[in-house]
Amino acid sequence: METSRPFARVLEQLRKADLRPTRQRLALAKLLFENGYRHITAEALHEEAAAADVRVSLATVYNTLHQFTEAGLLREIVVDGTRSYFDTNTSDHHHFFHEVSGRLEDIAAEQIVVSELPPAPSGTTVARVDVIIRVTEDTQ
Amino acid sequence: METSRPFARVLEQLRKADLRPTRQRLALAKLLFENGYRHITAEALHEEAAAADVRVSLATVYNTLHQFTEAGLLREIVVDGTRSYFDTNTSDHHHFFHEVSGRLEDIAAEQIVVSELPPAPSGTTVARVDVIIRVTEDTQ
DNA sequence: TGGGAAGTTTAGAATCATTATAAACTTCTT
DNA sequence: AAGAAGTTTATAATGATTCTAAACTTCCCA
Repeated sequence: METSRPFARVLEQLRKADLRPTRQRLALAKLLFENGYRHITAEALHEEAAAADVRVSLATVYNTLHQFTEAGLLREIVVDGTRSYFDTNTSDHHHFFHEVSGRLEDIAAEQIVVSELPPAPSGTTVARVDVIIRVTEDTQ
Repeated sequence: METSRPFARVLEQLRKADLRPTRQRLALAKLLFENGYRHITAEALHEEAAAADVRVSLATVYNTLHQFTEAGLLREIVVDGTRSYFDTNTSDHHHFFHEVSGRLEDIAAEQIVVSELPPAPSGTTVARVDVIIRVTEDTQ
């Protein structure tokens, strides 16, 4: 686990990405990376910030989530037309998506074997392979 | 190919789903199913209808796409936060998603082998497994 | 060390896909 | 042929996200 000094990593990544370590970015990074992996929406992070007395506008939350995604600190997941999720786990892995609750759950890369991928269409390069297992809560 | 009489199927499915075969539904079905598989957005289908002199409101296009999806005539694909695609190919298969152009391309089920799926979280049932290979156009 | 350039944040407006509303219209059944 | 049920539609509403432009910070170097 390299979570021991979460900020060292964040600071370094911000530097790499030419993003100034502002109060807002650092506070959001703290919320995002301090406690294990999570899947969070912009709105939810904004509320969490408010609850933690961090004053940040929703626009900044959106900007920051996108900048962190570009910098490789987050991964954006689209499974549901109504909102985007941001995953703090950027390593290779997949997801269960609970269609009723809207919850996402990680699946470690080793738990799914995708073999025999077809070649990428000519003139293109594979950016990512997403496997989403959509599950529904059993009625009973 | 069972495309020889596309309407027999549509009519039957509409009947099964308790949907009246209205002028609008039939016209949209014709546009959707008459020429091989396609991936289309509501907006695009609405424009196509207009171009074909079929008068349908956008609200009806949305309603119809959702009803057809429930009836199993279409499959909804979410790969991009900004719009939903509807796929006229409802058989088991996967997709390439061209991130730049927003285009979707089918991958036959046999071309990808997903083995060793983890068990669905308890209390849930797998509704579908989506594999999306995101590709980017090579710059060059 | 101070001042300006560059980068950042923000409130609020704008956008855009989608959904809701409720009145007018069709279709079905008898 | 008539009423009930189902549909369509224009229009308004919603909600997530992005834009704008002004105020604010941070950085840099003379």
